[in-house]
Amino acid sequence: MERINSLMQLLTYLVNFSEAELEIIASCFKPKSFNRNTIILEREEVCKEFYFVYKGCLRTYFLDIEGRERTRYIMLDFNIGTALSSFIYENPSFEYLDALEDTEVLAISYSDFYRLNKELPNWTFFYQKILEMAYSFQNKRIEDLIMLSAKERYEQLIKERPEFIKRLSNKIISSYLDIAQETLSRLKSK
Amino acid sequence: MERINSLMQLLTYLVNFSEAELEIIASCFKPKSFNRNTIILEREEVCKEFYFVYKGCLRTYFLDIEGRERTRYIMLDFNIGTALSSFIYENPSFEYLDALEDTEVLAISYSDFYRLNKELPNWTFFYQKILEMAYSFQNKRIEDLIMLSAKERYEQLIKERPEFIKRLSNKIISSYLDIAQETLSRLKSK
DNA sequence: TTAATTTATTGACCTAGGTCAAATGTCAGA
DNA sequence: TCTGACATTTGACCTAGGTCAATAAATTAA
Repeated sequence: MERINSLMQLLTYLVNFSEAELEIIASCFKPKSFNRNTIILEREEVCKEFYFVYKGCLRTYFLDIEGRERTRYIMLDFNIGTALSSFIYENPSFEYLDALEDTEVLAISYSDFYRLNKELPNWTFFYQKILEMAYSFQNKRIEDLIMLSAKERYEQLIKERPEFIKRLSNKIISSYLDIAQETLSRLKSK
Repeated sequence: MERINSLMQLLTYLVNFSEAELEIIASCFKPKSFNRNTIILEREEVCKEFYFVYKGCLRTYFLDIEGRERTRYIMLDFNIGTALSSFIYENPSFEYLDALEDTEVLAISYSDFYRLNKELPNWTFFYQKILEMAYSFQNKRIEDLIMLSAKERYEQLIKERPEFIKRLSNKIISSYLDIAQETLSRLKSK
């Protein structure tokens, strides 16, 4: 109950849903739990769920040609998301989705998500907001990669996402910032 | 007339609009022309239009701290787009929009665009597609920046966008690929 | 056509940050 | 509590690609 209320709060923050709409939406989300270090979506699998993270941490990442992890997106508590590229197009996923901590979520299936998209105009506007935010996020990411040094990216993260630094390992942080782990370690010691 | 037909063709390719809907949409798009090397949107201006490029080339770019141009997105003929971040949120734009060639477009205003978004469900789905494509594009961009060398990015562009290489100057291509102009010149001569 | 401006090429040099390897620290499971 | 698997730190070294500068070539304007 607690979980679903948090989600409803997030939803109404984004779109002005009616009570009736919220009820329909709530009925689509199912609680799930994942243990720390569990892979939720493998490469080449099609991503069939969209998540509200109530507690814990989900993250998407892909592997480069040498097999190193490259973190794309991190969802801490009260965030929503999924392996979006795969989810949108029902494509085999290039990226993995995993739980970095013991994590409790609410999940909506692809079919429910797109049924709501057709039947519930406000859900369509909700999805529109999600996409707009996802786009802006990627846009910012590109600007940072292109314009900031490793050190500047790290310092920006400290300012803008101090909770990431606290909760995540160097390994994850460095792969998120596109810095070698050794370089991050050196940056921290200065 | 030719122009509007091309646009209608593109629209129906993306969403199954009815004749009546297409008529409403068509009435929102106004023809415009830009001379080569004209800035259409300055930094800090709010982007108030969305474009269908019928002929020519539009491009968005921003300036890094040293004042060098960094090209974000290039629209050749029969493409659609705008300075999306600013357009979406009505924010002062971080990026410029300019015409790299003499360019003919059809433009829809922000107010018409969002009126259609409210009144015409199929337009909402069209906008959804746009956002999904924009997201995927950025996603791919990030993967390329992170995983490919300068040479590999250039070779990929030759394969996937040979028309870019033909029509655009080294200066534009290099800023699009995030490579120094000198480096691109060296890559080409090998 | 010519001058002026912009763009492209080439060489010499430099550096941020990557790579490799060894030592040390940390923590989950038995 | 111990052990094996990871994570982190540190040093030594390397390199892709950037920077700076000087021509050369191509466009543009007049």
